[in-house]
Amino acid sequence: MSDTRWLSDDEQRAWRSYLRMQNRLTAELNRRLQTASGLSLADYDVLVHLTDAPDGRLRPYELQRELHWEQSRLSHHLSRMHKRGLVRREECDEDKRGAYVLLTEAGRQAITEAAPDHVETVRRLFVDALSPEQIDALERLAVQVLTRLEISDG
Amino acid sequence: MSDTRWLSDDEQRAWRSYLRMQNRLTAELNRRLQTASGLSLADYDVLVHLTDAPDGRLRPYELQRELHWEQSRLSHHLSRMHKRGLVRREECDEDKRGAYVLLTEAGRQAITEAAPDHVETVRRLFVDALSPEQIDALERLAVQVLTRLEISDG
DNA sequence: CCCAAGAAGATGATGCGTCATGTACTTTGC
DNA sequence: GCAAAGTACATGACGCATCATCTTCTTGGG
Repeated sequence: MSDTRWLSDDEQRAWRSYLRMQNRLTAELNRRLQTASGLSLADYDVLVHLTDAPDGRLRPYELQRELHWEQSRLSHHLSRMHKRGLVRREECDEDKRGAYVLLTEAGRQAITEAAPDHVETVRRLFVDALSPEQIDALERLAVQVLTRLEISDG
Repeated sequence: MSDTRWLSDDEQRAWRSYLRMQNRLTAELNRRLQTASGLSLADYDVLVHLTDAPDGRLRPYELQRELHWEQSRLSHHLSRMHKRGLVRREECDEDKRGAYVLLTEAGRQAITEAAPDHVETVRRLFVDALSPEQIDALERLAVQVLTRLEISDG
């Protein structure tokens, strides 16, 4: 297997810069969100999706598909959020195996208070560092890679 | 605080696509590297840096600065890699507090065997999905964001 | 109908990352 | 040359992510 197509210098630099940005940015967003609101990025995502849900409630499997999380990750995470009083569960009459997840008042309040600061941080650290053309380019780039990913594993 | 500068549609789409790409790509790379070689991305990074080191050995604090990891993460990770026989430690005569980390033969073999497949995967899933211009654009974009990050917290 | 296949969700074990803190050694300022 | 401050590294606790597995219920083919 010595016919490996190694990365060129440019490719390697870009790839490493990307990885470094990704790590630093995620860590920083998480850190700030955590200290400002006590929420993790994962909590935030769950709460956003619940807020956006038509009836304010979702089946776990719907949440799972929207978040693209593993089923067991979601299940564990919902348990922890439940313990912290951010979400609650309701029985599902249509399917006795299933359940509904909904926001508690505390959950709604947490996301409402956290959102402005978080968006502001995303803006300051990321969006404002880039030109509109770069934003566009990034969107295209991400979609291209996502397409690759979806082709390569179904 | 109702003067939040929310994200425009374009910005939001780009940001979400980026997040989604980031998550899916990292997960996929990790999964493939893990099943192919038993190494995690973190293991891989440590091994690469040790391989590249002039004397084949590094002080943990050097490794830490190169990887941009938290000190305690590195310490824990090296312990685990030590248990698995991938690295070993040596005393540091110049500074009795410190130590050296070096590759074991198993560690060198692991990275040697894992690298071609991993690079090939990065290429197939990421680099080959993009044009050279996009690679360039990504590099610039990442550096800009990194600059922001470094300004905003030292 | 019934039973086999499959979907919804929970759970326990394990490795990982962070935070707070501890220990040992080195450097610095007087 | 010595005390105080700082540096190198380790450790325990805790929340998070994944894997394998389990239970409960639904569904679809005979």
